[in-house]
Amino acid sequence: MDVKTVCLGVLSMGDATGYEIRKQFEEGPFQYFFDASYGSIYPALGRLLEDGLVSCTNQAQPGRPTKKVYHLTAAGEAVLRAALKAPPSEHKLRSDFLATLFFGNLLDPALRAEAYDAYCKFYSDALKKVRELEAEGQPSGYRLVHGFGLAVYSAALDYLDSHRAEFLAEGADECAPRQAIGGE
Amino acid sequence: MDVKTVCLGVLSMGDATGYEIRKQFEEGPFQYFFDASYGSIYPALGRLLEDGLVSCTNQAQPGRPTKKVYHLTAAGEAVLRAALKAPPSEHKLRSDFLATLFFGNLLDPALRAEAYDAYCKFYSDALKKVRELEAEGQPSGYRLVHGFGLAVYSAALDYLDSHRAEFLAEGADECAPRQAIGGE
DNA sequence: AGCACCATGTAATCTGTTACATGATTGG
DNA sequence: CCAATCATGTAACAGATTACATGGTGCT
Repeated sequence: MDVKTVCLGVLSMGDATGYEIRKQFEEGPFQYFFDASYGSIYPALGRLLEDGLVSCTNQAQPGRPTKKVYHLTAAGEAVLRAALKAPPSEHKLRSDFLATLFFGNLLDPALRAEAYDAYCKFYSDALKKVRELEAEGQPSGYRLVHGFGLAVYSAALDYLDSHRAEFLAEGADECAPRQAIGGE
Repeated sequence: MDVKTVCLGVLSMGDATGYEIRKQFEEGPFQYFFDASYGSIYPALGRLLEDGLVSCTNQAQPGRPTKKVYHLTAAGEAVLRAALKAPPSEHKLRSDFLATLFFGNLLDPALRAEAYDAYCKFYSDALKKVRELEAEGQPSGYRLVHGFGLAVYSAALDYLDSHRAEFLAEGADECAPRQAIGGE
């Protein structure tokens, strides 16, 4: 699902500016499963406007740059609903934390502990941000994703908390003896 | 962490061909946190070879294309260890499943159920693949990531199993009344 | 003073995917 | 006989990030 479609999705929950959409990706419920920077949000909104899928109202503010508040049109809503009908398939996690820990035996214990604690902190920060979200009164999908996120992040943090000592106990290794990976 | 670095990582566990590296990303323990296609693996290996971080042995096979078995050099191991020292920071999930479910109220119940079940299947397939992996006797990082994956996937699946009825109970909504998102 | 926040946008760049190109072997 | 697996590689393309460009307000 590309940035354009997700922007339509955000706008289906209410009017917003590019800046506010970005905040949804950072702090709102989208932080679980999506991210995009201004460099892709603004061009996406421009394109959606061209295609008539959103409309735009300039809202002047004293002493601040003029806001461009975007609004989902009927055509935009139709396109969003159509996009949602496609059977979802992508689900990709890419984590430097896990990669680093995976090769943790190549790291000396101090750095290994640092990486471990950074990962724990990542999850506890994420949990905190997510707990600040209010799901009550939101649509069923919001509540589902919110609860799901809480469950998954909690499980992750629990696992990390309870395996810290075990993981950090060993000293630094050399690489494995170089034998073929494929061949059993 | 880019493809080149992760390839070095794979090779730190044993010699491998490009094809075998890809299999590690698909079925091996890397499936948790990394993926890359041939289109990026082969050029990465070429580049690593140029830079002297890996060496390569051609292994002829009767009736099959000649294998290129790559091997981590001392220089490559040094580069890998150095890369691992950088404090990890990236951790990104991008999921069409969660996005689709998030906007589930815009979908009619049949399609919503379909998307839900597809996501459950995704996790149960992932769990199955992961259970086939043998972590015993592997380095501590491998065991950690393996256990972590099992814990997280199980938690995800449990949550989905226990919230199915609740999520699917409601009919299809219209979009929310379009009020500003940012403004309280 | 200086930093964080509000607010928009563009251009250069990077990184990676998909599709293409090729072709033998093995198992159902 | 057909599909999957083994095996390598390139070129066109897509998608997104980073850095740049600009500038006022409000807090410490």
